[in-house]
Amino acid sequence: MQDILFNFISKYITLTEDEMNEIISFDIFHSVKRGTILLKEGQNSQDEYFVLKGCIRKYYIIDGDEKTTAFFTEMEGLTPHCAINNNPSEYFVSCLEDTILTIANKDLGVELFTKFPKFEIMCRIYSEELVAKQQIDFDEFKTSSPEQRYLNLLQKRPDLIQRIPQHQLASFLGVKPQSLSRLRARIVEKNKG
Amino acid sequence: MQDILFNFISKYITLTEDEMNEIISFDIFHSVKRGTILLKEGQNSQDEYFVLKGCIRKYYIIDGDEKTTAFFTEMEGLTPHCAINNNPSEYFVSCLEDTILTIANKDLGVELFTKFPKFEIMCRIYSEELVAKQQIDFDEFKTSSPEQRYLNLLQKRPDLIQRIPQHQLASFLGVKPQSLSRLRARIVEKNKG
DNA sequence: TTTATTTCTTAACCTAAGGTAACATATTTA
DNA sequence: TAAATATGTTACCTTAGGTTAAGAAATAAA
Repeated sequence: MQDILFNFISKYITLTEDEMNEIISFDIFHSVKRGTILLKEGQNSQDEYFVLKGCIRKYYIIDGDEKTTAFFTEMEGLTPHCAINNNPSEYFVSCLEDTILTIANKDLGVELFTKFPKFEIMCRIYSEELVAKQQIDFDEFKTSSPEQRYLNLLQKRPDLIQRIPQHQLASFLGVKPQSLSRLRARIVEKNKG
Repeated sequence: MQDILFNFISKYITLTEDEMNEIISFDIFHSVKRGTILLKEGQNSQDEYFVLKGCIRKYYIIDGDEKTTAFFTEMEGLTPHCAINNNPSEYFVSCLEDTILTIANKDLGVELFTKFPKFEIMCRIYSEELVAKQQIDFDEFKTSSPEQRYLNLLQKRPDLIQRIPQHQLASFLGVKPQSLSRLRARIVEKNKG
């Protein structure tokens, strides 16, 4: 399982055997049951998550109902906003599936960056890539209709459509569950005619 | 004008007089006329922009018309996706106003990171902040209606509504120019009644 | 298994955004 | 200045998402 993490890291930097062992010794690997809430609204956690297997979701509770805005699956990381700016979290994070992930906090980060400066380089490059990727995702969202967004997701992340409940997918796509249902029916209808 | 940059940098790291002078010597400061196109679709530029004064915008041309998805004003930076992944750019970047900005490419970045390792730290922290901020922005967009988005922008960035043409604001808010016009009229009507 | 609970779909009605077009202003530019 | 272009508003009609509510299907719990 740790291999997944090291395989990911190897895309950015090269680690020695010793360095890998040191990382393993930090006890950052966790196995979490489906439904577990990792972060609650109002909490002030310093934890960052990196998913090795499974899926976690980020959601808000607005006027009493859940608005899911993001999913993080294999090889995707989430650094909650509250861990950056030290304010209480505005959202929840929970496990959609039984999930294996790493949980690291800022202290550990500082320790790693001091001990292994190349970690600093990796995190900079990864973050820069992420900034650019997120901007593209946001642009795509802005410039397309809900139906296009759904079709786009079907192309790029067919797995998400399989593994995620429709009503959570709906708010992820920026519509109500009923609209997603209708929109899907419309697409089927088009493909028939 | 360079003070604006150094003031920004000082939020992350402390520079000596010598280091500042070295940075100035790199000739990264540019004054650009309104309307200038910095990056075109299909181009494969390595340049990154950081706005000191003025405003640049990012836009796509889809089915013949412009879709503006982002603006960058004072103290905001744009690293085009193409500079990260080395593919041709999918979008344009142009100056909305006469603008003063820094233009740096990857080679310069590598040189800076080697010479001043603390630059690496600054860029990592800044990128991580940006990732978190962008996610919040995207979440807000997903969970609100066009009208709410407009009112939200009016609160958080009233300057943008003043300095940016309506039809560009419209696509930034994810609607057509006519819809923004109508939506604004609706708000005025509500405040009257 | 039976009962709850959650999830998904469908339908009717309402509201707001998209599409097209006309018109009114600005703002360029010749 | 006059002509051309770009920008903003309004109106009409169409399309699609929001709302409410009912019911079906799947899942979890008793």
